[in-house]
Amino acid sequence: MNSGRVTAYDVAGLAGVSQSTVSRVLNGKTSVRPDIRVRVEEAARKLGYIANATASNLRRSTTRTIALVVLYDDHEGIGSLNPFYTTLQGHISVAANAEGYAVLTSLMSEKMGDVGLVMRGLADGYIVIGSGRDKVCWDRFRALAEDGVPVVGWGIASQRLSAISAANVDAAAGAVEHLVDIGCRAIACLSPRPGDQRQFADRVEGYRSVMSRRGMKETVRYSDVPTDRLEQGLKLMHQVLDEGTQLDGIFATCDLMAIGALRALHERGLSVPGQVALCGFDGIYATRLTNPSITTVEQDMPAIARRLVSNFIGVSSGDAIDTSPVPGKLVIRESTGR
Amino acid sequence: MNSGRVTAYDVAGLAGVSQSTVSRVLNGKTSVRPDIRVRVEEAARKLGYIANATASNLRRSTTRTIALVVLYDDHEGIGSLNPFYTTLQGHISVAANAEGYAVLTSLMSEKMGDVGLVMRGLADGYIVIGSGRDKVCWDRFRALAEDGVPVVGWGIASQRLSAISAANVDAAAGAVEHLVDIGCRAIACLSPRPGDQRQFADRVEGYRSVMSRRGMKETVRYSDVPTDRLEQGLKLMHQVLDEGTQLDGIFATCDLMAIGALRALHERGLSVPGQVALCGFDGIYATRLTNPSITTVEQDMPAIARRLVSNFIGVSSGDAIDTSPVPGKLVIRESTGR
DNA sequence: CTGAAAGCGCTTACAG
DNA sequence: CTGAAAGCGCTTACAG
Repeated sequence: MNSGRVTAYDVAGLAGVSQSTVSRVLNGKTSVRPDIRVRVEEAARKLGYIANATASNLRRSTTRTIALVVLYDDHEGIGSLNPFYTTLQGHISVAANAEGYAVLTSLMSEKMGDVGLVMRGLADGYIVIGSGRDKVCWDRFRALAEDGVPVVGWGIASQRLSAISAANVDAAAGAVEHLVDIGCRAIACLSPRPGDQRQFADRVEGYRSVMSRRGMKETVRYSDVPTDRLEQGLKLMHQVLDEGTQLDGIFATCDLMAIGALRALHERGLSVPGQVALCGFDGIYATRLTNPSITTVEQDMPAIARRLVSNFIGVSSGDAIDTSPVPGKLVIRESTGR
Repeated sequence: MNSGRVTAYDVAGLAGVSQSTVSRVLNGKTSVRPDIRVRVEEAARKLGYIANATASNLRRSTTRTIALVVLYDDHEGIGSLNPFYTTLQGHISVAANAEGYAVLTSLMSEKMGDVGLVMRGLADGYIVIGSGRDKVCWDRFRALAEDGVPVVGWGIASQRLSAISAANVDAAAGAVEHLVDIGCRAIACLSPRPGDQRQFADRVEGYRSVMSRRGMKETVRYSDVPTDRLEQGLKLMHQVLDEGTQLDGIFATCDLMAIGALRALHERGLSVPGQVALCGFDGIYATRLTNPSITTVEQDMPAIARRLVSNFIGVSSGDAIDTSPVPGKLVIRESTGR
């Protein structure tokens, strides 16, 4: 493996220059005489030379790699990890590569996963996404951020941990307005208990703002069941129907809950959107697969990923970062098609 | 960043030994006098010393990191990447970490993504999963494997590229037997055109074996539409119904196609499982979310992930590897509940 | 069992 | 503009 490796010295030999010059040419740093530059580049090409990143990382004591941590809840398995995060993970990987960064991925729950990638010198810092229910993990990252480790998160900001989020209040209000527009007059809001997860509180607030502006009655129900979001939606919907509340519209603050609610509505023989219209939040792919397909606020994943990466780079280098909310887009589908 | 770093020299200083000894103790290599071992370990703990992996990687010219490449088809976006792969990716990450390996993840399609992680000295080799439609990418990895780079794949084996797969023929046969058991007498098989994707050919073969053993008529339909699997299933199902073929059971060789088929059946007003029973393959989470939930062959993702990782380690070190098929498990749900 | 030293493959002051 | 040299933080023969 190592025996066959071509190093900068080989290139230097072929080009008849010193190894330092090879390094300078290939990094395009200081000025190099044009003819020498050409000679070195040719030699490098001829030998198929690619600089060893481990060596240059060690020398520069930086890694140009991001440790991407996906938090998942022990209540869910990896299989039921919210697809919002798995998809976002893919986009982050692409966005980071586009900026010349490699991405080390690790899953982490309260019980599993270590946080040592940066301490071991394998990454420059962390991008953290995933379930915000996991207070223990978030606290660990907050502590790291206090210690000066670059940490950028999705969803939850705190003192030193800079995070971005969707324009939750406005987007939720837009979705609820849409329900009103298609004729809903008794709209309930289903949501996980916000707890540390700010986004849910904000989406509920968006719902409330519309209800109050329109003088309509608020019906907000939270789920505390320690299961995955889908089951939370299923159970919560049944509970609301059991209460005997009259309903013609549902706003779920997360798509998985909306999908769970849809199942419950079917189990009760209620037609969607005929008797009850339904709208979710996130824009996960599965909302297109259901029957009927579900209207939702689609988050702009590529934009979120790019922002996380550019903010990561900003935090690492002490530059300014942009923490403004990333706008989502209401996508109207069958579940509100009247 | 670097200024504050504690190195093996600091530990050596505190313990009153040489840096070599620190290295020996912390790697547990050769024998070290017990009292010295203790002194070093204490000093290391006191200073919070963690060895710099970049430096040791450089020295040992190995990285203990795996480049995990997820191939996706340009026809699909990242958002519609088969959840089978995103979930598998998570399990691989966990399995690799458990073996002391870090995982560099990158997405790759025909148009995007580079294959240079190993050449740049950042990883020891590749684990490749994802869409087998992408012949161009697979060929690149085959070429790398020929050159002696460790490459382990899911689904497609070839000369030097060792891959593992599910027990596709048997598992498919089991699923089709189940359809027969619940009373289906006119079962169609829907599948993506196998092409390079051996698994689909094998699953169709499993279907055929049951049909011939039972003396039942084969109805196999392939999709060539250049879209994601869901839409392939939707269109193919409509096409089969347009043909006027009498049906009371569907075996789809992939869950996403099954979900698409389910939509089509609903659009045609056919009840599932009442008039048509439906069974998929893969066991993606979404099969629990549909209405009705879908019977499927659930792949054992944690086992697959562990095998990919242990085979990767085997290939890297020249040890024997286990390429036997990984068994799946038929999970019976509402779509075949009669 | 332990230390001094070489070396992994780079980058980057420092002279010239 | 270019080269010789130091050094990033480790591992591992090599002596002792």
